Amino acid sequence: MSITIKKIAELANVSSATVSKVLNDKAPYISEETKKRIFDIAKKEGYIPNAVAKSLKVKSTKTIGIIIPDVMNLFFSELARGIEDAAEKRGYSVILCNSDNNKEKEKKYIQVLQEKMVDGIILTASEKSVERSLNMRKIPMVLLDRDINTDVRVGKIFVDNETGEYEACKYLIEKGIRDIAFISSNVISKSSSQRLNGYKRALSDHGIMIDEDLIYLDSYTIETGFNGVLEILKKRNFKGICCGNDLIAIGAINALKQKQIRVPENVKVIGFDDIQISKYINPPLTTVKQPIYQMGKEAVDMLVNMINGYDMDYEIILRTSLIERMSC
Amino acid sequence: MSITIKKIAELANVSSATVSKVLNDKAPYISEETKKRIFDIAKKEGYIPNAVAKSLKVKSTKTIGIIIPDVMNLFFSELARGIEDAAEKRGYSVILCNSDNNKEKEKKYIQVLQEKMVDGIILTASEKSVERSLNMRKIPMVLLDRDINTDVRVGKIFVDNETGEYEACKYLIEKGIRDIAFISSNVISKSSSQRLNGYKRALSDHGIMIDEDLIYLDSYTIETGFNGVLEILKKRNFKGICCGNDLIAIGAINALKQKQIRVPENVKVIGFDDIQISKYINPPLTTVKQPIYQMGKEAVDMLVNMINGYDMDYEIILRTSLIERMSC
DNA sequence: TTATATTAGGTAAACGATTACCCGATTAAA
DNA sequence: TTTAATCGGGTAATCGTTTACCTAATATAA
Repeated sequence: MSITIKKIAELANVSSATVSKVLNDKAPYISEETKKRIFDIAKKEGYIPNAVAKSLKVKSTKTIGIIIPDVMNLFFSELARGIEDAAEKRGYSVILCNSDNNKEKEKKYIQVLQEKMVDGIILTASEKSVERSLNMRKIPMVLLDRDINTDVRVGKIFVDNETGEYEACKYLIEKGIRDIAFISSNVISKSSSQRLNGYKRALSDHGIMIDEDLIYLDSYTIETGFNGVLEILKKRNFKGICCGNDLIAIGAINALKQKQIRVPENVKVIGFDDIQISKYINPPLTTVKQPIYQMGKEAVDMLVNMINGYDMDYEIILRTSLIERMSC
Repeated sequence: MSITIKKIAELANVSSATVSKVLNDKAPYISEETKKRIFDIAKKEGYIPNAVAKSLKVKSTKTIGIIIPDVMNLFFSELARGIEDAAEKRGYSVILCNSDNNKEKEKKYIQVLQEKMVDGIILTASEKSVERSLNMRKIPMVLLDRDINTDVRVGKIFVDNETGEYEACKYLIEKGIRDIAFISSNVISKSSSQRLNGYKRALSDHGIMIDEDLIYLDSYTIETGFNGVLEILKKRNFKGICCGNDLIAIGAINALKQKQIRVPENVKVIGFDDIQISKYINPPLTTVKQPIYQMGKEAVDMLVNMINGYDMDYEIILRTSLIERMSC
């Protein structure tokens, strides 16, 4: 229906090759006059290049796919934004996929992304879901935020979760607290187990016994934070909570408030991530900051380099930093 | 590099037409034996269909584009999630674009989406930015959340913003309050002006003078809420705030807290949207709920219907509902 | 004057799938 | 025993670009 290069060629009395070259600015040996004629016609007829035809020929779609658990989660929405911004700057579009940490959905999305011939994939994976599924088409991929074992070569961008959580817990300990709970997600990924390890190691290093009654693991949600303090409170008291992420911290603070327990006077709570709203909740949340937006950018930089065939550092580990606010 | 239908055809000693038909389950007159042979080879060789080749032929990419101001904004991330879920169920992928309410970016994104031959576009537009840009390729489009004047035929999904804000303001008035501030975004869209109108009409209907000193307009951000109360407070006191959205309400509550003004005892505040965290802030936010996730779903339903050529209701206006929590 | 560049374009084969149409062979119906 | 329907496929054009290679004319250099 809409106008094509071929029609422009007819109208301009040249071959379609010439039109293609001119429109793509690859026409060193075409007269200015012909060029102008072609440009004028293209403009007048409202020519819009058909990128799918082009992609078929040049074998590049200038599109990448991102698979994340859930854009509604503030951590991932910031990640998505970082990715999209960086991708757009480099001329790529991004296809968004929400996996809900569901392996089947991940697999399905990887399949359709491959079918759609994306140039690369950024994946926040749940465990080792994809090991087997991306062998066929050798598509560049970078793992973001969560590591998995895989036999294919992938780029990796992570944060030093263990150290981050270690510092968080240590921070609480240095405030003179020893009864510290840990509320987080089940071990669905290396990062979750790393955070748990950081917590445990900090306790050990300071001669504090680890009490399983103080550990509540479910998911990275506000509800988990809420239920977590309620459940732990049934078993015993505590003076601080290390939360697996800020969402959990928000839920925890809410539950504490409901139980008339004051934060930070009676219980100090520290989060992880430093999502946008963390500084606006009450009290403003002390937390371990991840450079979320930047991680997104790094991921596309790495991915684009892989797409372009450059060999490079295939693993970047970013540092966290502790943001002191009012919840401790 | 990766295997194609043609190669499968060779390996199976049939024509590529046959392979295509078999793989697409459009082969009524092919023997089971041949079918099995083809399927086996496809599986063994790890065949992945090339969707871009297919798209070129069938003129459909099974992809839609969504243009929103910012996924990091909780309202839009929920919208995006609603859209992606619904799209996935109907077999579409979604390309995510963040416009930052910037007309140039909107135009550019519309251009690339058209080039990439998306089957349709869902747009949350800033004013009448796109009027001129989507005439060429007649691509189905639905306007979501924000109305604009346009000469092309588009679908529309909105919320009754004016009534929503009217009810919110009325709710405050009926609690015996008359000094009500209004903090919101500049009039970047019909919805923003509609909310402003709702506020003003509620005041008028109850015989309350409109005081411009009580109105602060900037953007739909936490910062605006924060700055808004600080600025208004310099001029005069108030007992309630109608906020253009929940983010603003969060900022406003923070500023009030900083000024030692208690919510809801001294000032009642009501939001708009009912984003996820609103029930978890302190105090839990009373707000005008938009069916955000559902709006996303409705938008893709409408869009897909337009793609399929069905003529249907091209405008849906959803109702808001007032969610009473603790901030009033 | 002849050989060589340069200029201005054209030809046609891809890219990987889909699909309208064709063709023979077998089977069922008349 | 014809005729028609059913079965089991194959041919080749097409979708809209790109691009390696070709041609022919003109300009330049030797």
